[in-house]
Amino acid sequence: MPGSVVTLLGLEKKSLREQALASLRTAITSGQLAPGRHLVETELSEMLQISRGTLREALRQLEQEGLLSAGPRGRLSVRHLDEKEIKDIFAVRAALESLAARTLCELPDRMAVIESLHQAIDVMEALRGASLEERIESDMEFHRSLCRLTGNETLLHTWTSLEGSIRMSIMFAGLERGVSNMSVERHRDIVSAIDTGDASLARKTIHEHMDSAADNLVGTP
Amino acid sequence: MPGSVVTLLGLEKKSLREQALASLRTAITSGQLAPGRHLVETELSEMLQISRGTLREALRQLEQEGLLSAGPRGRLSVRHLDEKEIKDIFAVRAALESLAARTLCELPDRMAVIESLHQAIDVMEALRGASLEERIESDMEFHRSLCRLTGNETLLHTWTSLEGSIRMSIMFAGLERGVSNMSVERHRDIVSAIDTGDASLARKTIHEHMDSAADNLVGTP
DNA sequence: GTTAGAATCACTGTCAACAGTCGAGTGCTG
DNA sequence: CAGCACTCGACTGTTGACAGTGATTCTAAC
Repeated sequence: MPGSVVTLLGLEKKSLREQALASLRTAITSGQLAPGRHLVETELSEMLQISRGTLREALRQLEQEGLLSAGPRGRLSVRHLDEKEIKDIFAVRAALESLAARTLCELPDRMAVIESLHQAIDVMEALRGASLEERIESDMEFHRSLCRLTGNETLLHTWTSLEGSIRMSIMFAGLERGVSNMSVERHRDIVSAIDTGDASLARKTIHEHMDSAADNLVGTP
Repeated sequence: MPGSVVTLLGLEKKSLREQALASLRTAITSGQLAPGRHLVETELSEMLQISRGTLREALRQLEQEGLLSAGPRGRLSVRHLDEKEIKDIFAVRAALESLAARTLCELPDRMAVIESLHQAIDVMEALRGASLEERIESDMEFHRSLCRLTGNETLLHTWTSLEGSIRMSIMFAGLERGVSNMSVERHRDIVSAIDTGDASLARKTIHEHMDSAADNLVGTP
C-alpha cells in the first residue's frame, strides 16, 4: 500500500508492575479508591490478576508518592488530605514551578519554549467544552511542560512525584472547583511573564496563580 | 533500683526491606558502590542475605530517589551525576529551602525555631575537628531541620527524597570540597535572616549559599 | 577468514507458598 | 456478668523456584 502512513510505535510492553502502578494511581486520583480505604494486598492482587510480589513493588512507589499512608504493621490505606496538607502541597508546587519559570526566563533563546507553552494553552482552550477530566488533564500537561522545558531532569522528576498528590487535592475538593482554576487568561499571563524575561515578575505570577488555586480548593464557598 | 533512669526505646524492629534500603543507600552515597556500577539482584541478595523479592522493593525506592538508573531490560546501575545534574539538583534544593526559610519567616513566634537552628549549628561547630563524614552529617541535619521546622510534611518529604542525590553530589565532587561549604558563619547568617522575619532577605541568603555551594562542588579549582 | 545459526549463559519478571503476628472472637471461671 | 486465657482468622513479611529473553560463545558451512 504505497502512500499509507505506517505508525507502528513499539507495542505497549510495559511490565505488570508498571501497569499495576498506573491502574492504581488512576483508581486513587479518580476517587474510585476513596481516601481512608484500607488496601488489602491479597484482595488487590486478585483484582489485578497479578502476584502479591509484583503488586507490592507498585504499592511501595505509590506510598513514596504520598498517595498511600502506612498504618501499623505495614497496613496501607489511601491517604486522606486535610486542608492544611493541600495548602502545603501547593506551596511546594509553587516553589518548584517558580524555579521553572525563573529558569526559563534565563534562557537566551526562549522562542521555541514560548511557542510550546502557548500550544499547551491552545489545547486547554480547545477543550473548553470537554469533560472535567480532560480539562484537568490539559492543565496538568501545561504545568508539567513548564518543568520539562527547563531541561532540569531533577525538577521534572520532583514535580512528577508530586503530581499524584496534586490530583488527589483536586479530587478531594471536587472537580468543579478544580476546573475553576483553569482560566486561560491566567495561564497566558504566566507565559507572557516568561516571554519578557523578567524572572521576578514570572515568579510573582506563578505564586499568585498557585495561591489562588489553593485558596480556591480549600476555601469555603 | 530507685532513681535509675530507664530508657527502653522500643527495639529496633525494622523490616528487612528497610534495613536493606538503608544499607544500600549508605553504600552508594559513600562511594562503596561506585557510579556506573551494575547492580545484579542475585548478587546483592546474597551479600545482604535476603531474598530477591525483598531486595527488589528496596531497589525500587532507591530508583525513585534517583540513586539508581534503569537500563534496558530493567538492569539497574548506580547513577552517574555530571556537572549539570549537580547544578540542577542544587537548584531544586535551593527552591525547597527558600520556601522553608520564607515559611519560617512568616511564623508569628519564631523563638523556638531560631533556638533549634542555632543548636544545630552549635553541633556543626563542635564537630569542627571531627571526621569529614560527621561534619557533612551535621550540615545535612541543619538543612533538614530547616524543612522539618516548617511543619510542612510535603516539603520535608520532598527534601528528603532529594537527600540521597545531594549526598551523591558531594561524594562525586570529593568530601573535601563538600566540607568547604560548611562555614559556620554562613549558616548563622541564614538563621539571622529568618530571625529578622525578612522573607526576601532569607530567600536571598539561602540562594547565595546554595549557588556558591554548587559552584564549589563543580568548579575547577 | 567470515558469518549464519545453534546452544548456552546471565539476568530479570513473575509467581505460589510458608511463616509470623496482631486482633477478634470464644469459652471457661470466679 | 466481668475478666482472663485460648483459639481462630486475616494479613503482611519473606522466601525459593520457574519462566522468558537478550547477550555471548561456539560451531560449521562457505
